[in-house]
Amino acid sequence: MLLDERVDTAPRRRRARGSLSRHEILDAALHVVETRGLRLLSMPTLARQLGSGATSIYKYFPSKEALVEALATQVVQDIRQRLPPIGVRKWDVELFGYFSSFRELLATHRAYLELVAYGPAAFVHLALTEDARRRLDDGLDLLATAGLDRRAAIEAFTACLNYTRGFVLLASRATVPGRPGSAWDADLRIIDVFDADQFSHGLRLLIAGIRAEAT
Amino acid sequence: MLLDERVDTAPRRRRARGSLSRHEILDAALHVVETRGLRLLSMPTLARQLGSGATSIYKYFPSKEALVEALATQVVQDIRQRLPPIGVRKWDVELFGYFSSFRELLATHRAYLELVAYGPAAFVHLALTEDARRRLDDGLDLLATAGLDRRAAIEAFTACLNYTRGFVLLASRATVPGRPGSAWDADLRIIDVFDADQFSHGLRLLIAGIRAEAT
DNA sequence: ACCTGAACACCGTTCAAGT
DNA sequence: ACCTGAACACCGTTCAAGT
Repeated sequence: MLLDERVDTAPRRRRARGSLSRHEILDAALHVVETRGLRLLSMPTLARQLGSGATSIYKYFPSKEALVEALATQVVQDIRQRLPPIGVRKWDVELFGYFSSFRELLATHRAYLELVAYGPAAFVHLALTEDARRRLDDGLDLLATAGLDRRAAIEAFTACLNYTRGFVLLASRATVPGRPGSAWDADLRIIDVFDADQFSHGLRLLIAGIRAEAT
Repeated sequence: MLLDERVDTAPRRRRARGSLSRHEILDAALHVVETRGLRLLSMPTLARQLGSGATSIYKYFPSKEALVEALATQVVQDIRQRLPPIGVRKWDVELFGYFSSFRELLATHRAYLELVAYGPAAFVHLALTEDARRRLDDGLDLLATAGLDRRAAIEAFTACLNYTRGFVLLASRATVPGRPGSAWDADLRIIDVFDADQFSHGLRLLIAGIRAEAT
């Protein structure tokens, strides 16, 4: 569906009248974000990808900001569909597995990282769909089996969610490959590492805290 | 020290030869970021603030990116100096107070929020100074009084730090005033609110988890 | 109706020229 | 030595003109 960017000097052909669409534009934008990053997504870049004029995009999106927000919404929905459902094991095992999967999914999805780190301010709120609501209800049911009342369950689930999303966001802002390491001792440098182990330690503490609160 | 932005149409006077400095440029940049936001900080804007030509800034900073990174470093150091030291109360009380103060300091410091949300990728790593190291040592000593060994203390302190910085970062990306509220029930909407209470719940769970691990 | 290039007001940055 | 405007290659967006 995606056209390669044109490198030849011949003038491109005019696109047929009904050939452009919101879907194709979002597809091309996603491709640019995944391969080059959000900061290299410009209307001219995107137009070259589409083989169209940059101004044609404005028939489908009122502004670049609106386009990026539509893209972000799509990416968030796509990620939620890939998230495995909560299973039937003991609540603490399921909770740990659920948020570990969530973190890994986010951390390996370049478009998500680009959009959450540099994208629209509203990004954090995009999750508020009915599908997200269903996932939340599943999480609350799970925490009910741990003995938490509704209010405590909401607070606990929110804490895990905030920890996970915040961790991924921090990590995405911390990935600077060419950076010299700090001068700290080897065992202290861990404080600035954002790998899966580091994430797991914190998540385990949260779950231990929930367990303590439940009993 | 800061000049008001000029609004008159008369051509501004040429600045005297030694009158510009890194310090004055950073001061003016901080003022723009605090009052207008990082995205409205441009070289022309900054130059108007300084009453200089935009190109003069390049004698002191090789690029806008370098300027913003220098500003970010300064802001992080300033925040750390305002952070109250860890006291002598019981470890869980001190830990809660320390990270609550930290969160509030970050959340009320507009320049920090702008820079962490939209600033240089390296921002998260800027904290790695000797002063930060001293604060970390204090935290590890505190957790030692809870009965944690060195490794567990590092993991626990890191978890609290990541939770706090991640929460503030998420919150700063979620502040969209003109946004219509979600259609969810009122008691579920809490999951998308990033206030001090929400933060405290998670921090309390983390600390309860540390307590459970220590015994 | 949809697609288009020219044009506008910006931006970061370079550079030769002022003082 | 330091400060400067002109100039360059970009960007988002508007709009009148093509097809």
